[in-house]
Amino acid sequence: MESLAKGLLSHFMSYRPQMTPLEELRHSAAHMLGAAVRRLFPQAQLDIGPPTEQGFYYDFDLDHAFTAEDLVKIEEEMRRISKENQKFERMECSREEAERLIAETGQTRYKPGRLADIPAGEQISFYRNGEFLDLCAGSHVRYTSQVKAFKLLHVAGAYHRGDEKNRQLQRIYGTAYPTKDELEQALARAEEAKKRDHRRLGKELKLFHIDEKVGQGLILWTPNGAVVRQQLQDFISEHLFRTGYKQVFTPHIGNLDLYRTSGHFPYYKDAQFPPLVEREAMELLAKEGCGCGELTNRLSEGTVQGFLLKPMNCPHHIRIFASQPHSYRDLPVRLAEFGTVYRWEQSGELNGMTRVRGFTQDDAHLFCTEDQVLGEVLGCLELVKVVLSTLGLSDYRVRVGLRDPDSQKYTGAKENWDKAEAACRAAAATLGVKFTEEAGEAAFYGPKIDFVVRDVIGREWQLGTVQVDFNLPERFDLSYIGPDNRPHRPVMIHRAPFGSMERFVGILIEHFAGDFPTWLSPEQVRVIPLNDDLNADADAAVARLVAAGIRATSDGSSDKLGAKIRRAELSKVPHMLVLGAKEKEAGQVNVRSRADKSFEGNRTLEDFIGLVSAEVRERRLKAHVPAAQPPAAKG
RNA sequence: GCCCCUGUAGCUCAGUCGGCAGAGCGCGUCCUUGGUAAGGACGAGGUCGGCGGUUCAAAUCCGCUCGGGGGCUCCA
Repeated sequence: MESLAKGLLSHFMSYRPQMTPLEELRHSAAHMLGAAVRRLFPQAQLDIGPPTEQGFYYDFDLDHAFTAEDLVKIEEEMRRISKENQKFERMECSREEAERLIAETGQTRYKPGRLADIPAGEQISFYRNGEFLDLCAGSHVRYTSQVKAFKLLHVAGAYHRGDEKNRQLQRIYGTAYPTKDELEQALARAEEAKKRDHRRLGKELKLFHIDEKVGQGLILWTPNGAVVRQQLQDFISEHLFRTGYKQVFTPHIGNLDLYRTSGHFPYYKDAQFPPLVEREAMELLAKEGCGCGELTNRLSEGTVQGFLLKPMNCPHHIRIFASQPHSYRDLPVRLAEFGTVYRWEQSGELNGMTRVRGFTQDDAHLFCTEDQVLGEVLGCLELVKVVLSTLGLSDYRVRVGLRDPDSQKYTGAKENWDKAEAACRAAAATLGVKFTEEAGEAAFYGPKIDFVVRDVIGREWQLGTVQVDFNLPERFDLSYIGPDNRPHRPVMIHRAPFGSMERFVGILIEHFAGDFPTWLSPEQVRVIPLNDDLNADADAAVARLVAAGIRATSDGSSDKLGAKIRRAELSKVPHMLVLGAKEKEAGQVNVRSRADKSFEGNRTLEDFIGLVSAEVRERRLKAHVPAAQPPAAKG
């Protein structure tokens, strides 16, 4: 169903008749790419070549794998085509003529299918530039010479029609802009983006480590990164305490039956680490000579017992709720945990901290009455807002995921869904930010509200999420005693304002370019003695800072001041205190500050401690957080 | 999982035609004791991701495998 939607999307991308001027330019570049490849590799079978938000691509089927040198040659050929100043000409024709033209050009592997996508009655058209003829609804620029500022970027695999059951094609990506300047700026922006890649900064600033001996997609939080994470957790915990949450701890595994009840096993089997089978069962199976297939069957049937690394925290929290009877007077019950979960992500999907196999959700489950749903959802949204605004993540959109009216996949009564969707819609409306309602985006167990944050490089990430759930309370037969002295079914709300600590910190690293606000900085203050004679004084200053709860170190190396300053700058320490003979004499320190220039100058250590303590207490963002720069994709 | 690219010191990277393993940063020792982004000298540090093959000889060529990257697919 997903691929059907994507198929339709690509249909619109290639046949939508009216494009923006920038899209026209890029789409024309794609045709020139197709033409260049046909010149150099006449046997290439072409699929489609649409413009994208960042540039354009064209998909080719060819036995020879494109090399980096090929890309250079293809780009040269495109420049030649640009110089040839070919006219883009539109030709309209009947379906029969189209079939004939496709056969004539020899593009019989994919183009007939693309032709068949065009609904009966719709005008069929080709575009010609030079010798190159391509089935295409347009539109295009008038001459190839208008496409001057372009660059081919890389080649990647892509399944025909986005379906992994289909043949994999070679997709050549490129980008194009109206002017050379704009192209160069875009390429420079991409270079800048690389510099703030969290994988690179994570290494440079020693924030985290992924060790191949430990395993793919498993994050080792090194001391610096652990500080950032701990500060974020403390920040959330403060809010949870104030808003009536109770903290719980649960183990990393649970009985398979728990997940059979929840419906997650074996339904999501492929996305989980394999189960841990009980020793006796395993030995028995081995004695019987039972193969893997049979083991899998028995695990699914429930005739073999075992445990599962938890892929989510809900069942554990549910069992905590169910461990005691509840009166309606107790509700809502709000259980929170920084709960670590494990999911078997496909190896090709893993990426630094943003896509991993073990991660910690800042999770909570709220158990409430139907009447409390709106209020509780509002509370959750408020928390997400506080989180985003405290961290300066101001560029986000809100997506309300609703049922797909035509689908049968949803569980729960219609009245419940109506109520929950109304609650989500009403809650989102109070946010004061734009939100979109998207049918079919609901989870199978209930509607949800997602916060999609756009990072400094313009990519979108789903972070905070609030989900209303009727399904699990039903499956686990949860109840509370209502005022009528009869059992009632509670509603569950799942929410995670950060999403996961790993992904959130990864995105924060890029958002701040490693330049964390002081409250999150692994090291907040570096004391720099001017010479060895002052090392002891520097250590004494550090002791006073640490006693005041400030993360500080001193640099007692035998380098010159400039080198020490440079080292502190590169480590992105927000405040530096230079201690020389003059300062010692005056009983002061000289403040050099990346974080807050108003701190700079000579002041006593007490003054400075007061300033930094306030900065940290208020979780102030530094003044020079780089403003979000969405890519200049709009024409 | 699939396609393509890639793997040399803690980090960033050079290594030509197959012929003794290199640089900068970092680290250690010593000299230097200074005023806001790099003072100097010496030194330690390597199973060239792993396994196998071709060869008189492999970081270099081939196969397999593990990890990383760019995409596709996926993401309860």
